[in-house]
Amino acid sequence: MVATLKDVAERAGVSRSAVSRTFTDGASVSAKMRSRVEKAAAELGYSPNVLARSLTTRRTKMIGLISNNFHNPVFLTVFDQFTRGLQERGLRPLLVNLTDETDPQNSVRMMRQYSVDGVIVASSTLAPAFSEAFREQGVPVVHTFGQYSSAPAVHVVGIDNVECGRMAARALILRGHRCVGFMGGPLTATSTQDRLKGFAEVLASQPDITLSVSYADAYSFDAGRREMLRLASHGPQEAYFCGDDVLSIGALSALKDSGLNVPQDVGIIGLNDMEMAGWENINLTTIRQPIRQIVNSSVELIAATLEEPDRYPEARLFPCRVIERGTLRPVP
Amino acid sequence: MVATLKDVAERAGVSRSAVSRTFTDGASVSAKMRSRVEKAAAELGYSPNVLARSLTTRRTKMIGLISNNFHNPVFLTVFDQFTRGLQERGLRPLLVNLTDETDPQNSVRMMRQYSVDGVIVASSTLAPAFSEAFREQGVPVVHTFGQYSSAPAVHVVGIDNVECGRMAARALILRGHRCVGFMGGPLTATSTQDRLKGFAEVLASQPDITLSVSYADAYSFDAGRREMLRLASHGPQEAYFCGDDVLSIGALSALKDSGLNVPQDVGIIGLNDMEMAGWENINLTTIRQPIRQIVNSSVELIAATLEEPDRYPEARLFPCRVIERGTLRPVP
DNA sequence: AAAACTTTTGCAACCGGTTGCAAAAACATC
DNA sequence: GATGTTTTTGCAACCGGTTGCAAAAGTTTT
Repeated sequence: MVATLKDVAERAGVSRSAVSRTFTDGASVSAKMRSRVEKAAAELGYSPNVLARSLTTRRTKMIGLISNNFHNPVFLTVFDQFTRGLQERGLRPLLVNLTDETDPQNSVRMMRQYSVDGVIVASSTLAPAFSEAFREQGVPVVHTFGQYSSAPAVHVVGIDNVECGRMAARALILRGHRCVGFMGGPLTATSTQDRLKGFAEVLASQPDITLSVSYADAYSFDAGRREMLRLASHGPQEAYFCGDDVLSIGALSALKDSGLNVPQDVGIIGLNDMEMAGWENINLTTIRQPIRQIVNSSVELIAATLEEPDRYPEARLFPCRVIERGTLRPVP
Repeated sequence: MVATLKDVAERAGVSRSAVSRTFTDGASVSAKMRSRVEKAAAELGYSPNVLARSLTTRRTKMIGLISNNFHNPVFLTVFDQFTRGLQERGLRPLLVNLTDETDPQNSVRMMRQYSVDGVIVASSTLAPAFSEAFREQGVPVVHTFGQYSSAPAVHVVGIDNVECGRMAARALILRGHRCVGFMGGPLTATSTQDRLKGFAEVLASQPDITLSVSYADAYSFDAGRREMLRLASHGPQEAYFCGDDVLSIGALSALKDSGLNVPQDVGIIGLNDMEMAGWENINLTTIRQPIRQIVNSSVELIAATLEEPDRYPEARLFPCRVIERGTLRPVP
């Protein structure tokens, strides 16, 4: 069927090793030999079987790309950037959708069965234990958008969600809001926990400010809308820090339908600065998370970890900043 | 390092074949043997190496998932659905981002190097020749969202874009519009070509209707906005059929900024019915493409084609329908 | 032209599995 | 208990590659 090493060797009248060597860079082959083999290979349309090769080299050049965020549009950018970054380095992403799966051990087993060289866990909601399970089994892993801890057991690349919470709080205080709300994503998401932590921390230092906290049950437009409809009907706060942009956009829709004006009656600040946040008809004030940089850095880090598997775990945090648009009143 | 067949065999005191057989379903092993082997395997945490196995079975259970649409939010749903559907069948998607690559031969070679069992090309813009290149090399292929032809050389699953064009034309005629426009995606996209074809065909039968045609240079918000700003400044038509929902949303933003009211001054009909189209603050009238059904059907088809590689090529087309919302005036 | 040194090549074993075949074991029949 | 039949097991070859090692070929030195 498809040409193998042996076929090429026979056609070129040389040993199999010779053929193997011409397709292995850094191997010693004379110019004469190389051209003979290349000719035969071209005639047969041969190209080496990466998987067979991996058996001895122990390198498949496949990277598990594991995520449970298949509903948030920012993740399309994330996948785009990941696939391109990996491809540029000759690595191939084996995509794993974790939506229905929670036991890390199943994923670990799966990844080992396919002998991936490493794994990228791209999720802002999974607990650190998930990515640690890979490391424990000796699989190089980078947790992108993972929870920062001062003593990370695995590489983490992302943002300091606690600091983002503080940043949001300061933005609201600066605008003179006194009754503020936090509308998070699902309570179990590590990102939501951390953002609330920083948010509450800063507000606690301002005794005259009241904070109300609630959670949408998903990082989705509908969940955000639903939750904000509920809040609006009970008399909303002056301004909300929403778990992310998608929630914020849902909240905006709810406010509009509740007859409330943004930012006059209620202010909203999101997080991510997804493409859509900048669309003129949305115009969301938000905290920008530098997605491209985070993803590129993750790719670099996993690539470096493949070279040096015992590399000491590190956390790479990227600064975020408030993008002023139309959903928060101006600083007085 | 990680346990192999041999380790298990030694520990259980049996032959390697015996171990192999207990992990191959349909193979003959006595109950006694099976439990001995399973015990040893459990103790060592063994699970078979799929890639090594594939060398003899010639099945990797990997499917190339090839796309160049990493900017259109509908494709996140598409990837979600594909990964889940494939995983349910024990197949693993190897993701390929074609954004920077146009030569099919490179992709074909890559997919062969990784011995994927089959390939799904998920793109509404690539020409049929692209997916045909796989078939020519004996790689089972399904082109999802591909161009329908009456004599398909490869499996195609999607919609009849020409018919969608007709449907859009009828919707505009029904509402009494006489000056209509087509604002397509990039001219090279097969979907845009076909949609225009059907649209123009129906309008041609109505001599009193004038049609103007233009193209955005990408299927993106910005491109749609830019193109519609241009059109609006020249005096727009009464209603536009836009290449897809993202373009439509860009167009809506442009119209708003141009001081034109939708649907009174200008009507818009999109295509896809992406989640966002239904958001209350967008409320786009559009033609719904049944994404889930298309994707699920594609997964079934590729799975069936793995069983029967020479399966006769078929086209599976799913009907679309107009979803009435707020961007087209009501039928009089 | 012989000796010493390099580079290139092929042999054979190996990576982690599967599988056809024949021998061994288990079971049935008489 | 001998015989025939079926099931289970292990041997050995194979899947498509890589690689350490030693022999062969090519260069340089004297």
